[in-house]
Amino acid sequence: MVTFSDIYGLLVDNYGAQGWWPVTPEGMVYPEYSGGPKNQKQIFEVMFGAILAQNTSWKNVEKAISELNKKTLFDVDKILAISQDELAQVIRSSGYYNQKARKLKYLCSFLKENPLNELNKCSLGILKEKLLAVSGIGKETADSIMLYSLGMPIFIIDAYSVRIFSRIGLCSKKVTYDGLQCMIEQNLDKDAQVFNEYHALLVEHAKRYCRKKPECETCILKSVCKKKI
DNA sequence: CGCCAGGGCCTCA
DNA sequence: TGAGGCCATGGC
Repeated sequence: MVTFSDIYGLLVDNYGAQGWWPVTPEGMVYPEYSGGPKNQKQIFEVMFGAILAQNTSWKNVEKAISELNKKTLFDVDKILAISQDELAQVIRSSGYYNQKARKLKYLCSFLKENPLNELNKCSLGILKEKLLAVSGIGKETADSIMLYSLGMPIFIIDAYSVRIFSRIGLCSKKVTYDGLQCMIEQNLDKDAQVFNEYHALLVEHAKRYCRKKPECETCILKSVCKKKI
């Protein structure tokens, strides 16, 4: 039976290192981000990106990040100072802009009360609890922030991971978020760098082959996948 | 034209 | 706890 570790190896062999979190050109930029964000602005950029990316194509998110960058809005106080309607227009291209403007403000209120140096002292469990208490941050966004912004070893589940692993036969397509996350974390070393790459590779694989209508004929995982069309 | 994209909240059983 | 509606742009 193929394992989560086997799949990781196959994805790396075929796609190579992804070096996430990807960021817009003005953002100062991959490969500057390789190994994670280095300064406070980059950390906020990844956090804001996690919210802007909710159920939205990355292309649309890039434009919104670019606009935020032009207005030097990767700054907690500036986000709190700007009006919600004005912020919504800045991030318009990312879709759901009214909701997301509100969410960014909630996040920044949280960051105001819980500065980065405090968050970094928290245990994984406590930090996740704190993030989930913020309106607009659900399980995936919380995990994205923890892994890609704060470098903590947590495996992000998303629609792609469920789609890919259930098709392969490693889980049910009705698996819960916590269920799949637990299963994967028990079968891999708790290594933030591996979790970082793995999630990015799953996204790449979902875009190239394992789309809603999959390209099974030429898929690189065809030999280990249960679903064969 | 319809479908989809790196979700989450709210409501109602 | 889970299913369904809602939010919205831009690419294909």
